Amino acid sequence: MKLNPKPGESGSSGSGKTQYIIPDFTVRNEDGHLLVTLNSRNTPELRLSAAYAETLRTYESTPQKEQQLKDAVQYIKQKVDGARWFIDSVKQRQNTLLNTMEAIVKCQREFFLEGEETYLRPMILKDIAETIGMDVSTISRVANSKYVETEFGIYPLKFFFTEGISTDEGEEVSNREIKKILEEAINKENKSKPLTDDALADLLKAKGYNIARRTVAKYREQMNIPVARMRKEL
DNA sequence: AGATTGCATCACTA
DNA sequence: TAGTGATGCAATCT
Repeated sequence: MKLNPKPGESGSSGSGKTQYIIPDFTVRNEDGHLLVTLNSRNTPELRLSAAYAETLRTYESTPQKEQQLKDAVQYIKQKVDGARWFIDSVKQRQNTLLNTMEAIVKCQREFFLEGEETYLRPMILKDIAETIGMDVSTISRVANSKYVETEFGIYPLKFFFTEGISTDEGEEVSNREIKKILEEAINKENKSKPLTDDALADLLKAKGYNIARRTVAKYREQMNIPVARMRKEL
């Protein structure tokens, strides 16, 4: 069984096009080049009115005789400065978001190219936090509140974070892979002699994954699979 | 161990 | 000076 990142969309009725989520980012694949854009549709386009900026420039360069005009120029100047500041703040925030997303894409490049869940690399909050120079708590909040749209569907950013384990050869593997193997093994097992966690651990070891029995149990529980004796059928 | 969350702080506004 | 949003720190959860 694969996890569906769009719960509710599946089913025999055929995938309806109903969108419940407005993604915050879009990742496009421009012939091998992954492009991240921020969907700031909620924030209307922010820019200085060219007209005001222009007016300001002309009037600033021409000496004003009338006090009223001076006041007007002063007023516009003030507003333009305020606008600049505001736009900068928003940009700053957007930059933080973009940096986060770009760091994720960089780390999970393979996934964004192919859309295969098995291509996800081990990646934790700290990795991203360090690459963009923010705190893990900040990343945590972003990961839990933002979504990204890809050609393969819409995913919560949290989806891309997965703990890793290291094999004998020092190869880093996402624990999703381990779970996949466990799932297969359990599906194929002889139901009158279900595989115990111990047996599963051995099986993994044979494949080069050195995983403690206790860890197997942990993964099994995370996948909502009961212990061996509960799976026994006659 | 890694993720989440409450709280303090900072920068700035009204 | 009270209010606000982003952020980091540290306690707490899983």
